[in-house]
Amino acid sequence: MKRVPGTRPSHEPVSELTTARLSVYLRSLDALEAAGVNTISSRDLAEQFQLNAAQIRKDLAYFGEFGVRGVGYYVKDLRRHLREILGLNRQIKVIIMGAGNLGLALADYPGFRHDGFDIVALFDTARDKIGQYSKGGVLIRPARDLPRVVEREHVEIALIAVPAAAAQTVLELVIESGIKAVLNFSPGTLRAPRGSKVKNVDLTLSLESLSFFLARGGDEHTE
Amino acid sequence: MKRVPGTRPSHEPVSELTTARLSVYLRSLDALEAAGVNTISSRDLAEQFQLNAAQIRKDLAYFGEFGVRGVGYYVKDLRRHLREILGLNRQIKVIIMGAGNLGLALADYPGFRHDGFDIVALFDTARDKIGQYSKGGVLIRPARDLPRVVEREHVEIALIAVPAAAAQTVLELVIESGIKAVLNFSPGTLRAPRGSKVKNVDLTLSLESLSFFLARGGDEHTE
DNA sequence: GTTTGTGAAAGATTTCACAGCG
DNA sequence: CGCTGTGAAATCTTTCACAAAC
Repeated sequence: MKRVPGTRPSHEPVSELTTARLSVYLRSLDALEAAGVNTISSRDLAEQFQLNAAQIRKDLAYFGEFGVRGVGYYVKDLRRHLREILGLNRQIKVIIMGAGNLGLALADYPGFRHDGFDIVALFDTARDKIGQYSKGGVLIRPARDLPRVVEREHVEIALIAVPAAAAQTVLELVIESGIKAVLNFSPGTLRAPRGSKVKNVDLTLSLESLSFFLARGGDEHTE
Repeated sequence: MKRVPGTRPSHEPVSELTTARLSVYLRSLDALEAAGVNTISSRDLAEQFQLNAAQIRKDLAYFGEFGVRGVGYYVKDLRRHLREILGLNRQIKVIIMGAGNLGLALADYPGFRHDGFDIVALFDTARDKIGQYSKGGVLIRPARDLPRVVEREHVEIALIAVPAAAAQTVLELVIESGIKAVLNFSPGTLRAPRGSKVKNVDLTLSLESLSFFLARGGDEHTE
């Protein structure tokens, strides 16, 4: 299938594995651009994260023809395209549900701001927390302000960092308020309401997977 | 291939996807046992996390024949087996590199202790942090104590929560000290030294994947 | 010459479907 | 009868290999 450069065959479904890699490529391109590198080949990119060069070319080809044969990819161009594809060419407003240790740490996480994500507010139900600020200056608001803030500020993403028992209820509140995309840090699976996307960062599960590795004999069979 | 119940065909390689699901199953079994449920079928389990029943049976069958035909799986039994398979039938000592916001939050994260993971110490290089404690009472130690603590306390897992620029160096220190399994929270790919296992929790990447979902048209094509 | 974009092959994972056991 | 354990089929993902472009 032939395509005009920069055009994407809109809405062919793209696998999550592919999109996760796009983020990885983008990070590398940031560094390359900062270092003043002009072009990069799929082979050189692949080397960096021990990946197959054809895979990188395929991943990119889902979205257009960004490369130049015999040359590779122009770093600046490709970076711009990836940012556009990932929807990072604008500010995205984010709220955090739960102002516990984790919620507060996420509110001040420098990586988010750096990437164009704007943490608008924390929400909690504990009386004594409401009205306080995170170290980095994010206000903690009462849960009842949620719909108003989401609407007024055009919030698009919510992080859920509340205790497991409250997570499903909080998710539903968040979705009702009009948010479509959620990153959940509480353990256990949530039922994602239709039309919404819920991604999980399961800390316990990650640790258990390391425990499994150790239990299986540790180093014996590692690449 | 026939197997004695509870015997596992040691060291056939098992996919990460499978082992991640084992953790998920285990969590559900914890709840079922607490609720006094005696047996559970693969179908009922599958329903809970919209998964195919055959997949659950296959996942379990890698490790032995735990089920009873016509009945299902005995909750208590299966839970015990899964804990054993995942290596959770003992305390695992964990350290955290980096006593910033994130490191401190992880040190006090209740889910870890609850699951048998014991956070032994935080490590940092900042003078003013050393000697302090996290809210939950974990001591912050200077990086130079690392080898001693790891050896004396038999630490098996390190979490890395330092700025991206320091992450690779810290990883190498950790591995030198004798640790084989690492959970990395700093963005970007680390080169895992041979014989070690490095798992990444990439917060920025997770958010970007939500951004992609929103950029693609949000709800239109969700299940 | 080099490197992309892409069909076709290989490999991995999931689902189907059913024999066999309790 | 109901449910597990498992080969075989279907699907999804990665890798190969090469024609076409610069």
